[in-house]
Amino acid sequence: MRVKEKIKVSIEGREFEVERGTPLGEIFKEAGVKDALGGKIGDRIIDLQTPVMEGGEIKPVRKSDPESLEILRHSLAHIMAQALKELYGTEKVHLGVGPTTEEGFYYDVEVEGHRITEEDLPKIEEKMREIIKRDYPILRKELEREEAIKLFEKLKEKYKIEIINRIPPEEVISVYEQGDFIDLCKGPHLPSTGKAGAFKLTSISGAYWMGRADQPQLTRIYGMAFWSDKELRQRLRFYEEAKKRDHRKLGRELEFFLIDENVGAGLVLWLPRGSVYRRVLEDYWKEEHIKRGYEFVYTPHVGKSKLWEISGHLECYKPNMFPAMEMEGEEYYVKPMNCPFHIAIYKSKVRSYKELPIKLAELGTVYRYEMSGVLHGLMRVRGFTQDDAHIICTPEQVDDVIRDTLDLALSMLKDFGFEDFKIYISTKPEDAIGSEEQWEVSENALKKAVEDLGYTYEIDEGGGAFYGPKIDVKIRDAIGRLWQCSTIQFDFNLPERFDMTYVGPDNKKHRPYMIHRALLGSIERFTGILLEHYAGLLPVWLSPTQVRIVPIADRHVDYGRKVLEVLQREGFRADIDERDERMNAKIREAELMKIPFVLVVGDREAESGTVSVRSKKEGNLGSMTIEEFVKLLKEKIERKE
RNA sequence: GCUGGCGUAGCUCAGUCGGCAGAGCGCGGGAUUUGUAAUCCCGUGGUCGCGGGUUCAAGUCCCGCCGCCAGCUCCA
Repeated sequence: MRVKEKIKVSIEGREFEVERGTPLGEIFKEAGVKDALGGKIGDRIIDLQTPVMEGGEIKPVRKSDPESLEILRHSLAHIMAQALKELYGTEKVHLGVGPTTEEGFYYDVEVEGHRITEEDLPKIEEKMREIIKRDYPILRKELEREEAIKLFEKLKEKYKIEIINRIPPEEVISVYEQGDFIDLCKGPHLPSTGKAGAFKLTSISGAYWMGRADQPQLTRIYGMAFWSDKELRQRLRFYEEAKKRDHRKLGRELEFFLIDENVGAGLVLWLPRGSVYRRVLEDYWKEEHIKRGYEFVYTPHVGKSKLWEISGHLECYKPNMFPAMEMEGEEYYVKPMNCPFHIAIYKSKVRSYKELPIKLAELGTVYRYEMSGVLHGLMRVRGFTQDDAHIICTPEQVDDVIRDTLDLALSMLKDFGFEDFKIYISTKPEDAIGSEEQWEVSENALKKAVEDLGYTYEIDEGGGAFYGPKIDVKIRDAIGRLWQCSTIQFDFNLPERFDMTYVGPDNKKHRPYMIHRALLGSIERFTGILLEHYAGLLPVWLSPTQVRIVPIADRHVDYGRKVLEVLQREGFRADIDERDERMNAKIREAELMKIPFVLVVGDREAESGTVSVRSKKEGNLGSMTIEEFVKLLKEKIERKE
């Protein structure tokens, strides 16, 4: 079968000529590479049994390389599948897919006649350990398509057959066998089950077959896996720690917000302390937008059905909208987006090319009926405020507008202390509207803007909306999940639907470009991420209470009030704790509320006109004059520390 | 919406086999006047998420709904 063709491979700087199709393990043996579990060719990791079909660089993957975890986790997924089959019967367990994740693996399975719950996990783990102890060799085999289908039909693996039917004809079909368990798999795998490392089955959930809601739902069993127990325990501890910085917990503790069951799921009540922070955030946002030539507008929360008909929302977005309200024979909808209102403002008069770009901005509160299962604290809610704006410009202005918008987005994110974000550009999907030219101009503007500003991006090919391409900026939460914040989207649809025009130098009507953008995303989600990012200890400029004054005894209250007066005159958000409590208790409370500065005042301070400064971040800073403290605080706020 | 889990005081949680609803914090009152993360005493607090069922008896068992949590799908 094999053609005796020679290929050249290079391993750790040395060149070898081998027969095409030689298993990697044999190549390594010849090259004297020891301890490798597999190799990396380009982006693909293969194991020792996999034949090498093409020449080029092969990087050995050893236990010490992070890539080796991929091999470990793949094999553990198989070991788990084998354990399930042994526990619940080979023909009762139907396997879906079992890939690796960032820190482990999962397998989607269907078990006939048994509902797997978390209580089953220890039992499954135990069986897995048994299989590991048996140390089965893991053998790779390549099968003809017909053979493979026959095999998996015999095994009653209906999902595997579906997968085989989707494998392109030119690709080889491989299976891996360990003991009496055999599974369709590309690999890579360990040489034997005994080589597996530390693992723990962590959770269970439902997952649609093929990721499609119209397909059956399988049970997804998640596992975490590392080579050593130590790493595994570290990772588990990280999650314990992360729980403490969950914004839902912090939001309650710091009295930022509340979601009340009787108000409704996904509807946020902002408490006084959270509202102070929010006002600071919004003021900052407005300042930054004024600097960049935005004009602010206010628009209503409901609009007539006619508006949503023209915009197309009733056609495409209705399942996500709160249902209609009827008044005097007219239907109204609560707005899921601000665009139609901003467009109505644009259209209120004839626009000349001389006034473009027009940038209409609004902290616009919208309502979307999100499915109940997706709601998540402030991150995913049903009523939220977008830091929205629509930019209407000429084709010639597109490049500048996009660069300026992205620059504003990233400079704001930096002011909030975010450095670790990912930028995605989504391009034209299959069923897109708009001309080739529009798509080209827009996609180029997006890419150019990112490049000009010196960032890298990932392309989500075909991931754009049908009405235009976009840039998304995503930020991580406490446990590493990415959330979309900034979004800059072209829209070729609404200008057509609303017949938006401007008069050009040729005195003719032209169709403008419209860009829809939200830079923080929504105030709610942004706040959630911010709280997690800082574990609740917000930078001083955003902190609801910046300074708390703690008089040691009643007789120090007067002096404390004098200090308070100075601070408030300087524009700081300060208060004084006059309760009949011990100083220690007051300090503790201030610490728990994560107030950045506590000023302790007693006899010594009152006499010398000083304050004793305690910083949440740096501890006791000792005494200084009030003026010195004012200066210190002003600097911190100025630098947005 | 789907799969699995959970819902007891404002918060964190205990409540055994179906047999009188508990603790700490908080909150109210009093004492105390304190030097960098909890002073002491007394008091207050409940439609056990909501509705139905089984039972002599339900926080506990069963069913439906609501909400929350982890994912899936979707998304700012």
